[in-house]
Amino acid sequence: MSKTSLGYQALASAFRSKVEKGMWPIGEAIPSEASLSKEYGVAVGTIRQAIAELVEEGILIKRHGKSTMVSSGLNGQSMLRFFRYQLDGHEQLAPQAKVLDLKEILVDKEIAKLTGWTCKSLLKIHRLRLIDGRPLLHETIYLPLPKFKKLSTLKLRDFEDLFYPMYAKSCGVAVIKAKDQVSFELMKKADAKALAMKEGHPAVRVNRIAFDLTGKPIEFRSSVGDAMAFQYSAEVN
Amino acid sequence: MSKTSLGYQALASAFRSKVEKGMWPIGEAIPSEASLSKEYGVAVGTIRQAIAELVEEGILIKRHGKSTMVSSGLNGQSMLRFFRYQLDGHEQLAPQAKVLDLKEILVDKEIAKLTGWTCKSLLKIHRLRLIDGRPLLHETIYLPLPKFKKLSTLKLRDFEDLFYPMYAKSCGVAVIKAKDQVSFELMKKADAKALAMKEGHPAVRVNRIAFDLTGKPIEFRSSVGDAMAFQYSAEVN
DNA sequence: GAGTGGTCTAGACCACATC
DNA sequence: ATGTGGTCTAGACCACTCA
Repeated sequence: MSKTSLGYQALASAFRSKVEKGMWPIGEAIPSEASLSKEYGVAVGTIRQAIAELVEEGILIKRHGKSTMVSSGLNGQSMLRFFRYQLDGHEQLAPQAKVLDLKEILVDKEIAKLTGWTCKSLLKIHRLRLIDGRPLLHETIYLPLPKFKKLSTLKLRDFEDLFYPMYAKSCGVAVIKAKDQVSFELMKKADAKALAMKEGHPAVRVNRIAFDLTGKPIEFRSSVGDAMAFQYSAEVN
Repeated sequence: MSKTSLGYQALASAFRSKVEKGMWPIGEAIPSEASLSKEYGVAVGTIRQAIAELVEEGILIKRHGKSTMVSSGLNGQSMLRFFRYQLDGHEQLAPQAKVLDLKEILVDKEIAKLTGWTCKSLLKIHRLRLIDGRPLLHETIYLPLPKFKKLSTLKLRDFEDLFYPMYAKSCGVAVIKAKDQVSFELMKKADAKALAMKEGHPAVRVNRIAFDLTGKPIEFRSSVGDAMAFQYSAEVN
């Protein structure tokens, strides 16, 4: 192997690379610290330090007593958590989602710029997110092809409520990070129609770029909802 | 001292306590890892692990080659960063702030609930934040008394543009964390007047609770601005 | 009980900041 | 040159999970 004494940062890169190349598959256990220590000819402490870095990045997950595994990503980080809407006194039903439309399009210049995608075509999905059967968010989702080819063959009603776990299962893509950009606007005709609201009503738009384990952008999503029902919380450190 | 072998978590608590009690003052160096190792009768590695925890919490700051020091807090985490306002082609001037009013009030029930404060009176400050001399944000700031007594004696024009460093200097309080809550509303009369806008114009409100080194809330701040110029970015992990 | 990660030790040597 | 934190070692023992 001719490993010539790696530092923990070089080890971390090596491990990152294992994950990117699929040698350590998503959702599965990696070798134990002891065996990695032997394989790379370094002390366990050094292996631990390298692993700690990937844990920090959300790539690996550790659980005491069980082996360390490759993250299968965020799940229900639902954008609905931003909205304070709820019926008076009612128990709140589980959020639902309804795919309205799905088509392949040529790559959009704006989106290519934002995401750095170099593919020729995208999958464009319109959907509605609802609580208690009431539409709250109108979303447009863009996915690069051919990576997400499998989704383009699905029927509208076969899409699951949560997309990220579906990406992992169907396309082997784990979302572990996203960047949100929140802004305010007056509701456009199409959004108003989908949400059964008036055009020009105060609206909030959340543009999100989602990233996979390797830090590559793999989804662009734009969501619109009623600004008056919006509430966002964040920590400043 | 009869220290009976502390784990790193117990050590971390001990160190936190040193900071809270002012035995390790804000902005000053703490003892070296080697000397702490001797003092507590544990290995250096254990000390390092304890310190790492406080660094993670933003209480301590490490810099290679120099000693570890107690954080003196956030500085220009200006709320103005949320606003995309800028003049066409102009260089952007430094943000300014102008204190409009300052008075002592009896504790407000709502605020006491949000912050958990048990004091009798508060310092209430109105101020305006500007860029290029143009008002962008109207802020109302509440501070518990008597902790911030010193500020109540200042003249309006003696307040600095950035409050957090001023809290540290004048009152020995370091802000290291804050929670923001963003929502939209229609602009109220008082806010509209201060910002030279129309009542009922779309507005964004950011409510912030700021915390000191010990995790106690030490400021409540409510800021209002033009929703159309608002843009918020956040990472989801 | 076997295997995993978590804590801790006592030391060596390196890299950075300062005088 | 001195003192600080950063990296690494080789081992011991503890705590958790699961068969």
